[in-house]
Amino acid sequence: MSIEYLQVAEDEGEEPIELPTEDDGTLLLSTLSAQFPGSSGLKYKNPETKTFRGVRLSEGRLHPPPDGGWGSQVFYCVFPKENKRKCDDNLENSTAKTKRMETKLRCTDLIVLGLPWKTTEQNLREYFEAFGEVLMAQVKKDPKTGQSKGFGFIRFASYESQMRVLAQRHMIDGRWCDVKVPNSKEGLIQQVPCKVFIGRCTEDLTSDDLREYFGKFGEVTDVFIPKPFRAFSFVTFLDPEVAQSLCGEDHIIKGVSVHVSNAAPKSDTRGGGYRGDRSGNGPSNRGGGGGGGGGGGPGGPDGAGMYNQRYNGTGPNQGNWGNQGGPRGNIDMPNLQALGITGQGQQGNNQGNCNPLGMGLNALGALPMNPALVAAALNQAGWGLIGNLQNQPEPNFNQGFNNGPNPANQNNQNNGGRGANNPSFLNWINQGGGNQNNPDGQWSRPPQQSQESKGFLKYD
DNA sequence: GTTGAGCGTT
Repeated sequence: MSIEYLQVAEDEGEEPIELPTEDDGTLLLSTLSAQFPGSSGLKYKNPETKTFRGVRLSEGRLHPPPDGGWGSQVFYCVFPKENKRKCDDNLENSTAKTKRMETKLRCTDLIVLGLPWKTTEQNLREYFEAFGEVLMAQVKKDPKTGQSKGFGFIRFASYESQMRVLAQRHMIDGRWCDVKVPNSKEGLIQQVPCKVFIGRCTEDLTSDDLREYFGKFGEVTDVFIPKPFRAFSFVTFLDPEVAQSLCGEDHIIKGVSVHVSNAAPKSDTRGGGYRGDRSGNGPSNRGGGGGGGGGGGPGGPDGAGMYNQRYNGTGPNQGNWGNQGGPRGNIDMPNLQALGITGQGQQGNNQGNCNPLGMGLNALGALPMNPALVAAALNQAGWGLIGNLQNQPEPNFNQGFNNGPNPANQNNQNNGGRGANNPSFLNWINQGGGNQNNPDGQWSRPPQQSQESKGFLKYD
């Protein structure tokens, strides 16, 4: 039970500091990022090959190397690519597509809640510069006394930075702070379905079969098989791009040829929809065999608030894209708005259709913005959401979205193929280079990104 | 010199 420490340095040649591990021997990513803001993972030198090895990140926890544990060696921080200190001036070397993305996916001001009274704008700026170029940092103060009101605003130059910052909580001057898209920026709600319809199912195809099979393509957040047997089922992915990519395909599972298609929204004829068929719980009805929740919980401001703001739907919204009057967002359709992703110039121009994709998955083309950008944003969003959830102190959060372990971990026998066909952002983040499961954003791009990306990040 | 959910004097 004695606390163990491991040595972590920001970079080679830097002075290491000792970080405490948890009871299970892991290091919380939040512990790491508390000391090294912006750090998304760890690596260490493999003495045999003299190359770096990535430390496995899973569910917000960094796992000790399987051979010998943390030991006394020094681990080095891994930063998201853009964030590497020594590469600051390489920002402009980012590929053209990234640049284009950054210009298309514009940043918004972000509100920083929970700032210590003492934090100054300078402090704020310095903290967030670890995540990328900060265009603006302000702390709201009482005009008379000059006393901080405990919140402020920041603006990043790059959307990537914005997404990363939104994806986690922040220890600023000794307090955990939340960064959110301000309410004043709320506008259009745009969502993309994550759920697919699986037709031609047979009765012996279990939920686990489907989960395991489709887990190859991306994290499955839900499987629903109507009872009594109706020869179809639904599979929900964390990443809408994965869902989209599978639509129209035939797949053979346990010798059964099933057909994947758009989980057509039940029209508002609330007759015999499957709306009532399921338990009505989104993420949280599947326990992720999670050992006790996220220790080291920062006793900061509401974690649930973030959850609610982003995934305000555990409600029975399944099968009905419309979220009129209901909580916004559900597990099928990540809430872009909550992440500040809104169609450019589309605010208020949604003509009452909350689901711009109502006509089907491949209706991505019907989006009022470049579908590739939406997809990219979504993937970033998905990543952000994971990171977010995993940084929450409340144990239920992890259960909600990490129910099915990432296929990377799940299918050990399938090692070479974990998500191999999946070109998405989420997946390569989850694969995380040397790390098998890295939802918190191991940002180092694995080689697959360039080789296997099916143009997902291309903006043509 | 105290406080701790919220939403921005431009």
